Amino acid sequence: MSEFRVRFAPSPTGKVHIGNIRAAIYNWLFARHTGGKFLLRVEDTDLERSTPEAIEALLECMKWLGLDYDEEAFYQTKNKPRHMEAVEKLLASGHAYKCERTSRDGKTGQVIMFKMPKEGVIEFDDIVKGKMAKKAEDIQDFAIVRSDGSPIFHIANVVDDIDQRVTHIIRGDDHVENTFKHICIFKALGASVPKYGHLSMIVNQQGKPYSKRDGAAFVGEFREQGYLPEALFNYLLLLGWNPGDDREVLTKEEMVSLFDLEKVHVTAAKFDMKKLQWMNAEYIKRLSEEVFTNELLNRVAKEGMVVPEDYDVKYLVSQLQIRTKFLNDIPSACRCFFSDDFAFDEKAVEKRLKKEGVKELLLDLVERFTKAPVWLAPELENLVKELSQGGGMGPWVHPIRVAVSGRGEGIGLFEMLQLLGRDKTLQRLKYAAENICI
RNA sequence: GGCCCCAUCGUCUAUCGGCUAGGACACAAGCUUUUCAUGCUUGUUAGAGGAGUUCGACUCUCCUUGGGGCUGCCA
Repeated sequence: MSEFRVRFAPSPTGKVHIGNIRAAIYNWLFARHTGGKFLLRVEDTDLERSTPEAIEALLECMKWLGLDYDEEAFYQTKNKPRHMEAVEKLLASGHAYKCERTSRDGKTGQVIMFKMPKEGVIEFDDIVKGKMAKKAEDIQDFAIVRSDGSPIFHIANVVDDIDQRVTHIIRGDDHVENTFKHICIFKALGASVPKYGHLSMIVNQQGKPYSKRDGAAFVGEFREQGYLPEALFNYLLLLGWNPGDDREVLTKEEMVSLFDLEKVHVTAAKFDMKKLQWMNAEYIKRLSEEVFTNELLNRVAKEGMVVPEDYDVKYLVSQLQIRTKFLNDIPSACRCFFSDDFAFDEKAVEKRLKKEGVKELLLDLVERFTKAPVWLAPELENLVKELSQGGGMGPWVHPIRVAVSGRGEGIGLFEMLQLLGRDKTLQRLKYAAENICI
Protein backbone atom coordinates (compact mmCIF):
# COMPACT_ATOMS: atom_id res chain seq x y z
CA MET A 1 0.00 0.00 0.00
CA SER A 2 2.02 2.90 -1.22
CA GLU A 3 -0.60 5.25 -2.55
CA PHE A 4 -3.15 7.20 -0.56
CA ARG A 5 -6.65 6.96 -1.91
CA VAL A 6 -9.49 9.12 -0.66
CA ARG A 7 -12.99 9.61 -1.91
CA PHE A 8 -15.82 12.08 -1.94
CA ALA A 9 -19.09 10.16 -1.66
CA PRO A 10 -22.08 12.47 -2.04
CA SER A 11 -25.66 11.48 -2.65
CA PRO A 12 -26.78 13.43 -5.66
CA THR A 13 -29.85 15.20 -4.43
CA GLY A 14 -29.57 18.19 -6.72
CA LYS A 15 -27.97 20.55 -4.28
CA VAL A 16 -24.55 20.35 -2.71
CA HIS A 17 -24.36 21.67 0.84
CA ILE A 18 -21.32 23.72 1.83
CA GLY A 19 -20.51 21.30 4.65
CA ASN A 20 -20.41 18.54 2.15
CA ILE A 21 -18.31 20.37 -0.35
CA ARG A 22 -15.89 21.31 2.39
CA ALA A 23 -15.37 17.60 2.99
CA ALA A 24 -14.68 17.29 -0.73
CA ILE A 25 -12.19 20.15 -0.55
CA TYR A 26 -10.31 18.55 2.35
CA ASN A 27 -10.27 15.21 0.55
CA TRP A 28 -9.03 16.83 -2.62
CA LEU A 29 -6.32 18.76 -0.81
CA PHE A 30 -5.25 15.65 1.08
CA ALA A 31 -4.91 13.73 -2.17
CA ARG A 32 -3.10 16.50 -4.01
CA HIS A 33 -0.78 17.14 -1.08
CA THR A 34 0.20 13.51 -0.68
CA GLY A 35 0.26 12.74 -4.37
CA GLY A 36 -2.56 10.26 -3.87
CA LYS A 37 -5.83 9.77 -5.69
CA PHE A 38 -9.06 11.68 -5.20
CA LEU A 39 -11.96 9.45 -6.15
CA LEU A 40 -15.59 10.25 -6.70
CA ARG A 41 -18.32 7.89 -5.63
CA VAL A 42 -21.87 8.80 -6.40
CA GLU A 43 -24.12 7.28 -3.76
CA ASP A 44 -27.14 7.14 -5.97
CA THR A 45 -29.17 4.54 -4.11
CA ASP A 46 -32.04 6.91 -3.51
CA LEU A 47 -33.62 6.38 -6.92
CA GLU A 48 -36.26 9.03 -6.31
CA ARG A 49 -33.82 11.89 -5.98
CA SER A 50 -30.81 10.63 -7.90
CA THR A 51 -31.85 11.91 -11.28
CA PRO A 52 -29.45 12.48 -14.17
CA GLU A 53 -30.00 16.19 -13.63
CA ALA A 54 -28.97 15.94 -9.98
CA ILE A 55 -25.82 14.07 -10.91
CA GLU A 56 -25.06 16.63 -13.60
CA ALA A 57 -25.51 19.44 -11.05
CA LEU A 58 -23.10 17.71 -8.68
CA LEU A 59 -20.43 17.29 -11.34
CA GLU A 60 -20.90 20.85 -12.51
CA CYS A 61 -20.46 22.15 -9.00
CA MET A 62 -17.25 20.20 -8.49
CA LYS A 63 -15.94 21.46 -11.79
CA TRP A 64 -16.76 25.03 -10.83
CA LEU A 65 -14.66 24.71 -7.69
CA GLY A 66 -11.84 22.99 -9.50
CA LEU A 67 -12.28 19.69 -7.71
CA ASP A 68 -11.06 17.37 -10.42
CA TYR A 69 -11.21 13.68 -9.58
CA ASP A 70 -9.05 10.77 -10.58
CA GLU A 71 -10.16 7.57 -12.26
CA GLU A 72 -13.72 6.96 -13.32
CA ALA A 73 -16.67 8.06 -11.23
CA PHE A 74 -17.99 5.13 -9.24
CA TYR A 75 -21.74 4.65 -9.04
CA GLN A 76 -22.99 2.89 -5.95
CA THR A 77 -26.05 1.33 -7.58
CA LYS A 78 -23.80 -0.49 -10.03
CA ASN A 79 -22.03 -2.22 -7.20
CA LYS A 80 -25.12 -3.84 -5.72
CA PRO A 81 -24.05 -7.39 -6.65
CA ARG A 82 -20.88 -6.89 -4.64
CA HIS A 83 -22.86 -5.56 -1.70
CA MET A 84 -25.04 -8.66 -1.68
CA GLU A 85 -22.03 -10.89 -2.09
CA ALA A 86 -20.59 -9.36 1.06
CA VAL A 87 -23.90 -9.87 2.87
CA GLU A 88 -23.89 -13.57 1.94
CA LYS A 89 -20.38 -13.83 3.25
CA LEU A 90 -21.39 -12.23 6.54
CA LEU A 91 -24.41 -14.50 6.78
CA ALA A 92 -22.23 -17.54 6.16
CA SER A 93 -19.62 -16.52 8.71
CA GLY A 94 -22.23 -15.78 11.36
CA HIS A 95 -21.62 -12.04 11.40
CA ALA A 96 -25.12 -11.37 10.14
CA TYR A 97 -28.54 -12.89 10.64
CA LYS A 98 -32.05 -12.64 9.29
CA CYS A 99 -34.73 -11.19 11.47
CA GLU A 100 -38.42 -10.14 11.47
CA ARG A 101 -38.75 -6.46 12.18
CA THR A 102 -41.12 -3.58 12.13
CA SER A 103 -39.68 -0.30 10.95
CA ARG A 104 -40.49 3.14 12.23
CA ASP A 105 -42.96 3.78 9.49
CA GLY A 106 -44.77 0.53 10.15
CA LYS A 107 -43.24 -1.66 7.48
CA THR A 108 -42.91 -5.25 8.62
CA GLY A 109 -40.68 -7.84 7.00
CA GLN A 110 -37.50 -9.77 7.09
CA VAL A 111 -34.30 -7.76 7.19
CA ILE A 112 -30.70 -8.79 7.58
CA MET A 113 -28.93 -7.53 10.65
CA PHE A 114 -25.24 -7.16 11.33
CA LYS A 115 -24.24 -8.81 14.56
CA MET A 116 -22.11 -6.57 16.74
CA PRO A 117 -19.50 -8.13 19.00
CA LYS A 118 -20.89 -8.40 22.53
CA GLU A 119 -17.75 -7.42 24.33
CA GLY A 120 -14.50 -5.59 23.84
CA VAL A 121 -13.69 -2.07 22.81
CA ILE A 122 -13.74 -0.73 19.29
CA GLU A 123 -11.12 1.92 18.81
CA PHE A 124 -9.49 3.94 16.10
CA ASP A 125 -7.09 6.82 15.89
CA ASP A 126 -8.92 9.61 14.14
CA ILE A 127 -6.58 11.86 12.18
CA VAL A 128 -8.38 14.98 13.32
CA LYS A 129 -10.10 13.97 16.54
CA GLY A 130 -7.45 11.74 18.01
CA LYS A 131 -8.07 8.51 19.87
CA MET A 132 -11.66 7.32 19.75
CA ALA A 133 -13.03 4.37 21.65
CA LYS A 134 -16.37 2.85 22.33
CA LYS A 135 -17.50 -0.30 24.09
CA ALA A 136 -18.99 -2.77 21.63
CA GLU A 137 -21.86 -3.44 24.01
CA ASP A 138 -22.95 0.19 23.61
CA ILE A 139 -23.73 -0.37 19.97
CA GLN A 140 -26.74 -2.37 18.95
CA ASP A 141 -27.03 -4.71 16.02
CA PHE A 142 -28.12 -2.81 12.95
CA ALA A 143 -29.84 -3.59 9.66
CA ILE A 144 -27.78 -3.93 6.51
CA VAL A 145 -30.42 -5.21 4.08
CA ARG A 146 -33.99 -3.93 3.84
CA SER A 147 -37.04 -6.16 3.67
CA ASP A 148 -37.22 -5.36 -0.04
CA GLY A 149 -33.77 -6.88 -0.46
CA SER A 150 -31.86 -3.66 -1.06
CA PRO A 151 -28.54 -3.05 0.74
CA ILE A 152 -28.40 -0.31 3.34
CA PHE A 153 -25.83 2.48 3.53
CA HIS A 154 -23.59 0.76 6.08
CA ILE A 155 -22.84 -2.29 4.01
CA ALA A 156 -22.82 -0.48 0.66
CA ASN A 157 -20.47 2.17 1.97
CA VAL A 158 -17.99 -0.30 3.39
CA VAL A 159 -18.00 -2.61 0.41
CA ASP A 160 -17.52 0.32 -1.96
CA ASP A 161 -14.62 1.58 0.09
CA ILE A 162 -13.05 -1.87 -0.09
CA ASP A 163 -13.63 -2.07 -3.84
CA GLN A 164 -12.29 1.41 -4.45
CA ARG A 165 -9.31 0.56 -2.25
CA VAL A 166 -9.85 3.66 -0.16
CA THR A 167 -7.08 4.18 2.38
CA HIS A 168 -8.33 7.31 4.17
CA ILE A 169 -11.93 8.17 4.85
CA ILE A 170 -12.33 11.89 5.38
CA ARG A 171 -15.95 12.78 6.07
CA GLY A 172 -18.32 14.71 8.27
CA ASP A 173 -18.52 14.48 12.01
CA ASP A 174 -22.02 13.07 11.78
CA HIS A 175 -20.48 9.76 10.74
CA VAL A 176 -18.41 9.24 13.86
CA GLU A 177 -20.85 6.79 15.41
CA ASN A 178 -21.14 4.92 12.13
CA THR A 179 -17.40 4.49 12.06
CA PHE A 180 -17.47 2.12 15.03
CA LYS A 181 -19.99 0.01 13.15
CA HIS A 182 -18.13 0.18 9.88
CA ILE A 183 -14.88 -0.90 11.46
CA CYS A 184 -16.63 -4.05 12.63
CA ILE A 185 -17.88 -4.71 9.11
CA PHE A 186 -14.42 -4.25 7.62
CA LYS A 187 -13.04 -6.73 10.12
CA ALA A 188 -15.86 -9.22 9.63
CA LEU A 189 -15.21 -9.10 5.91
CA GLY A 190 -11.52 -9.69 6.49
CA ALA A 191 -10.62 -6.35 4.93
CA SER A 192 -8.10 -3.91 6.28
CA VAL A 193 -9.59 -0.95 8.09
CA PRO A 194 -8.86 2.44 6.49
CA LYS A 195 -7.73 5.47 8.46
CA TYR A 196 -10.41 7.94 9.43
CA GLY A 197 -10.58 11.69 9.74
CA HIS A 198 -13.81 13.30 10.87
CA LEU A 199 -14.49 16.90 10.01
CA SER A 200 -16.46 19.15 12.30
CA MET A 201 -19.70 20.60 11.14
CA ILE A 202 -20.36 24.07 9.84
CA VAL A 203 -22.85 25.68 12.19
CA ASN A 204 -24.90 28.87 12.33
CA GLN A 205 -24.56 31.69 14.85
CA GLN A 206 -26.64 29.69 17.31
CA GLY A 207 -24.33 26.73 17.01
CA LYS A 208 -26.84 24.56 15.18
CA PRO A 209 -25.97 22.84 11.91
CA TYR A 210 -25.90 25.46 9.16
CA SER A 211 -28.91 25.04 6.93
CA LYS A 212 -30.67 26.85 4.14
CA ARG A 213 -32.67 28.71 6.74
CA ASP A 214 -29.47 30.49 7.76
CA GLY A 215 -28.74 31.88 4.30
CA ALA A 216 -27.08 30.52 1.21
CA ALA A 217 -26.24 26.92 2.03
CA PHE A 218 -25.75 25.26 -1.34
CA VAL A 219 -22.82 25.77 -3.65
CA GLY A 220 -25.11 26.76 -6.51
CA GLU A 221 -26.50 29.67 -4.53
CA PHE A 222 -23.07 31.17 -3.98
CA ARG A 223 -22.39 30.85 -7.65
CA GLU A 224 -25.63 32.59 -8.54
CA GLN A 225 -24.89 35.40 -6.14
CA GLY A 226 -21.63 36.19 -7.85
CA TYR A 227 -19.11 34.59 -5.54
CA LEU A 228 -15.88 33.48 -7.12
CA PRO A 229 -15.22 29.76 -6.74
CA GLU A 230 -11.71 30.49 -5.49
CA ALA A 231 -13.09 32.69 -2.72
CA LEU A 232 -15.58 30.09 -1.53
CA PHE A 233 -12.89 27.42 -1.72
CA ASN A 234 -10.43 29.51 0.27
CA TYR A 235 -13.00 30.54 2.87
CA LEU A 236 -14.26 27.01 3.42
CA LEU A 237 -10.71 25.76 3.77
CA LEU A 238 -9.95 28.36 6.43
CA LEU A 239 -13.02 27.30 8.36
CA GLY A 240 -11.17 24.75 10.42
CA TRP A 241 -7.66 24.90 9.12
CA ASN A 242 -4.91 27.49 8.74
CA PRO A 243 -1.41 27.40 7.33
CA GLY A 244 0.16 28.08 10.72
CA ASP A 245 0.97 31.71 10.02
CA ASP A 246 -1.10 34.80 9.32
CA ARG A 247 -1.69 34.18 5.63
CA GLU A 248 -5.34 33.93 4.71
CA VAL A 249 -5.65 34.46 0.99
CA LEU A 250 -3.80 31.52 -0.44
CA THR A 251 -3.10 30.28 -3.92
CA LYS A 252 -4.06 26.74 -4.84
CA GLU A 253 -0.39 25.84 -4.89
CA GLU A 254 0.07 27.12 -1.34
CA MET A 255 -3.01 25.28 -0.17
CA VAL A 256 -1.83 22.03 -1.70
CA SER A 257 1.67 22.28 -0.35
CA LEU A 258 0.68 23.44 3.15
CA PHE A 259 -2.45 21.40 3.80
CA ASP A 260 -2.18 19.01 6.71
CA LEU A 261 -5.17 17.00 7.83
CA GLU A 262 -3.73 16.57 11.31
CA LYS A 263 -3.94 20.29 11.84
CA VAL A 264 -7.63 20.45 10.99
CA HIS A 265 -9.71 21.62 13.92
CA VAL A 266 -11.97 19.45 15.96
CA THR A 267 -14.41 22.17 16.93
CA ALA A 268 -17.44 23.16 14.93
CA ALA A 269 -17.00 26.37 12.96
CA LYS A 270 -19.57 29.10 12.66
CA PHE A 271 -20.21 30.26 9.15
CA ASP A 272 -19.49 33.97 8.78
CA MET A 273 -20.99 35.37 5.60
CA LYS A 274 -19.32 38.75 6.20
CA LYS A 275 -15.88 37.24 6.08
CA LEU A 276 -16.73 35.27 2.98
CA GLN A 277 -17.86 38.52 1.37
CA TRP A 278 -14.58 40.13 2.30
CA MET A 279 -12.72 37.16 0.88
CA ASN A 280 -14.73 37.42 -2.32
CA ALA A 281 -13.90 41.10 -2.70
CA GLU A 282 -10.23 40.24 -2.18
CA TYR A 283 -10.38 37.72 -4.98
CA ILE A 284 -12.21 40.13 -7.27
CA LYS A 285 -9.53 42.73 -6.64
CA ARG A 286 -6.87 40.21 -7.54
CA LEU A 287 -8.54 39.18 -10.77
CA SER A 288 -6.44 40.09 -13.78
CA GLU A 289 -7.69 43.07 -15.73
CA GLU A 290 -8.42 40.78 -18.64
CA VAL A 291 -10.54 38.37 -16.66
CA PHE A 292 -12.49 41.11 -14.92
CA THR A 293 -13.06 42.85 -18.25
CA ASN A 294 -14.44 39.67 -19.74
CA GLU A 295 -16.75 39.16 -16.77
CA LEU A 296 -17.95 42.72 -17.15
CA LEU A 297 -18.53 42.47 -20.87
CA ASN A 298 -20.35 39.15 -20.57
CA ARG A 299 -22.59 40.23 -17.74
CA VAL A 300 -23.39 43.54 -19.32
CA ALA A 301 -24.24 41.88 -22.63
CA LYS A 302 -26.44 39.39 -20.85
CA GLU A 303 -28.51 42.27 -19.54
CA GLY A 304 -28.99 43.57 -23.05
CA MET A 305 -26.63 46.51 -22.81
CA VAL A 306 -24.44 47.42 -25.76
CA VAL A 307 -20.87 48.60 -25.30
CA PRO A 308 -19.83 51.01 -28.07
CA GLU A 309 -16.88 49.96 -30.23
CA ASP A 310 -14.53 52.68 -29.10
CA TYR A 311 -15.56 52.65 -25.44
CA ASP A 312 -12.84 53.16 -22.85
CA VAL A 313 -13.55 49.88 -21.08
CA LYS A 314 -10.09 49.85 -19.58
CA TYR A 315 -10.82 53.05 -17.68
CA LEU A 316 -14.17 51.81 -16.48
CA VAL A 317 -12.57 48.59 -15.25
CA SER A 318 -9.87 50.51 -13.41
CA GLN A 319 -12.59 52.38 -11.55
CA LEU A 320 -15.02 49.54 -10.97
CA GLN A 321 -12.93 46.52 -10.08
CA ILE A 322 -11.79 47.68 -6.65
CA ARG A 323 -15.37 48.59 -5.76
CA THR A 324 -16.95 45.33 -6.79
CA LYS A 325 -18.00 43.03 -3.99
CA PHE A 326 -20.01 40.61 -6.10
CA LEU A 327 -19.75 39.96 -9.81
CA ASN A 328 -23.52 40.20 -9.86
CA ASP A 329 -23.32 43.87 -8.95
CA ILE A 330 -21.58 44.69 -12.20
CA PRO A 331 -24.61 45.16 -14.48
CA SER A 332 -26.44 47.57 -12.22
CA ALA A 333 -23.23 49.51 -11.64
CA CYS A 334 -22.73 49.76 -15.39
CA ARG A 335 -26.25 50.42 -16.55
CA CYS A 336 -26.00 54.22 -16.55
CA PHE A 337 -23.00 54.06 -18.87
CA PHE A 338 -24.49 51.88 -21.57
CA SER A 339 -28.13 52.76 -21.45
CA ASP A 340 -30.32 55.77 -20.94
CA ASP A 341 -32.93 53.48 -19.53
CA PHE A 342 -31.79 53.29 -15.94
CA ALA A 343 -33.90 53.46 -12.81
CA PHE A 344 -33.79 56.34 -10.38
CA ASP A 345 -33.41 55.30 -6.79
CA GLU A 346 -36.33 56.87 -4.95
CA LYS A 347 -34.45 57.52 -1.76
CA ALA A 348 -31.52 59.12 -3.53
CA VAL A 349 -33.84 61.30 -5.61
CA GLU A 350 -35.72 62.39 -2.52
CA LYS A 351 -32.54 63.21 -0.65
CA ARG A 352 -30.47 64.84 -3.39
CA LEU A 353 -32.71 66.17 -6.12
CA LYS A 354 -36.02 67.18 -4.56
CA LYS A 355 -34.47 69.95 -2.57
CA GLU A 356 -34.74 73.71 -2.76
CA GLY A 357 -32.18 75.19 -5.13
CA VAL A 358 -30.99 71.96 -6.72
CA LYS A 359 -32.71 72.75 -10.00
CA GLU A 360 -30.88 76.05 -10.31
CA LEU A 361 -27.65 74.40 -9.28
CA LEU A 362 -27.91 71.77 -11.99
CA LEU A 363 -28.81 74.29 -14.67
CA ASP A 364 -25.86 76.41 -13.62
CA LEU A 365 -23.64 73.36 -13.96
CA VAL A 366 -24.99 72.68 -17.42
CA GLU A 367 -23.76 76.09 -18.42
CA ARG A 368 -20.37 75.66 -16.84
CA PHE A 369 -19.87 72.16 -18.18
CA THR A 370 -20.81 73.36 -21.64
CA LYS A 371 -17.95 75.79 -21.49
CA ALA A 372 -15.43 73.35 -20.01
CA PRO A 373 -12.38 73.35 -22.29
CA VAL A 374 -11.60 69.63 -21.84
CA TRP A 375 -13.77 66.76 -20.65
CA LEU A 376 -11.49 64.94 -18.25
CA ALA A 377 -12.04 63.95 -14.64
CA PRO A 378 -9.33 66.14 -13.04
CA GLU A 379 -10.53 69.25 -14.87
CA LEU A 380 -14.14 68.59 -13.98
CA GLU A 381 -13.15 68.11 -10.38
CA ASN A 382 -11.31 71.44 -10.38
CA LEU A 383 -14.33 73.11 -11.84
CA VAL A 384 -16.56 71.90 -9.02
CA LYS A 385 -13.87 72.57 -6.48
CA GLU A 386 -13.82 76.21 -7.53
CA LEU A 387 -17.55 76.38 -7.07
CA SER A 388 -17.33 74.97 -3.57
CA GLN A 389 -14.79 77.64 -2.66
CA GLY A 390 -12.80 75.42 -0.37
CA GLY A 391 -15.86 73.98 1.35
CA GLY A 392 -17.10 70.45 0.91
CA MET A 393 -18.06 69.40 -2.59
CA GLY A 394 -20.99 67.42 -1.27
CA PRO A 395 -23.75 69.88 -2.23
CA TRP A 396 -22.64 69.63 -5.89
CA VAL A 397 -21.37 66.08 -6.07
CA HIS A 398 -24.42 64.30 -4.73
CA PRO A 399 -27.07 65.91 -6.94
CA ILE A 400 -24.88 65.44 -10.02
CA ARG A 401 -24.35 61.79 -9.23
CA VAL A 402 -28.03 61.06 -8.81
CA ALA A 403 -28.97 63.12 -11.84
CA VAL A 404 -26.59 61.31 -14.20
CA SER A 405 -26.70 57.78 -12.79
CA GLY A 406 -29.92 57.52 -10.82
CA ARG A 407 -28.03 56.14 -7.83
CA GLY A 408 -26.40 57.40 -4.69
CA GLU A 409 -23.27 55.33 -5.03
CA GLY A 410 -20.88 54.24 -7.72
CA ILE A 411 -17.43 54.95 -9.05
CA GLY A 412 -15.79 58.32 -8.51
CA LEU A 413 -18.11 61.03 -9.75
CA PHE A 414 -15.70 62.85 -12.03
CA GLU A 415 -14.47 59.61 -13.52
CA MET A 416 -18.10 58.79 -14.08
CA LEU A 417 -18.68 62.05 -15.92
CA GLN A 418 -15.61 61.52 -18.05
CA LEU A 419 -16.87 58.09 -19.05
CA LEU A 420 -20.34 59.40 -19.81
CA GLY A 421 -19.02 62.14 -22.02
CA ARG A 422 -20.13 65.72 -22.23
CA ASP A 423 -23.28 65.18 -24.28
CA LYS A 424 -24.86 62.59 -22.04
CA THR A 425 -23.90 64.46 -18.92
CA LEU A 426 -25.50 67.70 -20.09
CA GLN A 427 -28.55 65.92 -21.38
CA ARG A 428 -29.12 64.12 -18.08
CA LEU A 429 -28.49 67.16 -15.94
CA LYS A 430 -31.04 69.10 -17.97
CA TYR A 431 -33.54 66.29 -17.79
CA ALA A 432 -33.20 65.99 -14.03
CA ALA A 433 -33.42 69.74 -13.52
CA GLU A 434 -36.54 70.07 -15.60
CA ASN A 435 -38.40 66.87 -14.82
CA ILE A 436 -37.35 65.66 -11.42
CA CYS A 437 -36.26 68.62 -9.32
CA ILE A 438 -38.81 70.82 -7.62
C1' G B 1 -32.22 8.78 29.14
C1' G B 2 -27.59 6.21 27.10
C1' C B 3 -23.01 6.71 24.34
C1' C B 4 -19.33 9.87 21.89
C1' C B 5 -17.07 14.61 21.06
C1' C B 6 -15.99 19.80 21.98
C1' A B 7 -14.77 24.76 24.86
C1' U B 8 -9.15 31.60 23.40
C1' C B 9 -12.01 38.45 21.33
C1' G B 10 -19.08 38.87 18.53
C1' U B 11 -16.85 35.35 14.39
C1' C B 12 -12.50 32.42 12.09
C1' U B 13 -8.07 31.54 14.54
C1' A B 14 -2.17 31.80 16.61
C1' U B 15 -0.16 29.81 21.11
C1' C B 16 2.30 22.78 20.96
C1' G B 17 4.42 25.14 30.15
C1' G B 18 7.20 31.33 30.24
C1' C B 19 1.73 35.93 27.63
C1' U B 20 2.55 42.81 28.13
C1' A B 21 -2.39 36.44 24.90
C1' G B 22 -0.75 37.74 18.18
C1' G B 23 -3.46 38.07 13.25
C1' A B 24 -7.97 38.40 10.13
C1' C B 25 -13.40 39.59 9.56
C1' A B 26 -16.91 42.78 11.79
C1' C B 27 -17.33 47.41 14.54
C1' A B 28 -15.42 52.57 15.82
C1' A B 29 -12.13 56.81 14.97
C1' G B 30 -8.58 59.29 11.92
C1' C B 31 -5.57 60.08 7.38
C1' U B 32 -5.41 59.77 1.84
C1' U B 33 -5.61 68.39 1.43
C1' U B 34 -13.11 66.55 3.23
C1' U B 35 -18.29 62.12 -3.45
C1' C B 36 -18.18 56.76 -2.91
C1' A B 37 -14.77 52.88 -2.71
C1' U B 38 -9.74 51.26 -2.32
C1' G B 39 -5.38 52.00 0.69
C1' C B 40 -3.01 53.32 5.36
C1' U B 41 -3.00 54.30 10.80
C1' U B 42 -5.23 53.67 15.52
C1' G B 43 -8.79 51.77 18.99
C1' U B 44 -12.64 48.45 21.81
C1' U B 45 -13.23 43.23 22.81
C1' A B 46 -11.01 36.70 24.66
C1' G B 47 -8.58 31.80 27.65
C1' A B 48 -16.64 29.06 30.84
C1' G B 49 -16.11 27.91 36.42
C1' G B 50 -13.58 25.03 40.25
C1' A B 51 -9.77 21.78 42.02
C1' G B 52 -4.97 19.49 41.12
C1' U B 53 0.30 18.81 38.88
C1' U B 54 4.31 22.60 38.44
C1' C B 55 9.05 27.52 40.12
C1' G B 56 5.35 28.83 36.53
C1' A B 57 -0.81 26.75 33.16
C1' C B 58 -4.66 29.42 28.04
C1' U B 59 -1.49 25.24 27.33
C1' C B 60 -1.25 18.86 31.30
C1' U B 61 -5.09 15.93 34.75
C1' C B 62 -9.89 15.65 37.09
C1' C B 63 -14.76 17.60 38.23
C1' U B 64 -18.76 21.01 37.14
C1' U B 65 -21.23 23.89 33.60
C1' G B 66 -22.40 24.91 28.66
C1' G B 67 -22.69 23.34 23.45
C1' G B 68 -22.92 19.67 19.57
C1' G B 69 -23.37 14.71 17.39
C1' C B 70 -25.42 9.76 17.36
C1' U B 71 -29.07 6.55 19.37
C1' G B 72 -33.73 4.40 11.54
C1' C B 73 -35.61 -1.04 6.90
C1' C B 74 -31.78 7.99 5.78
C1' A B 75 -27.24 8.70 4.06
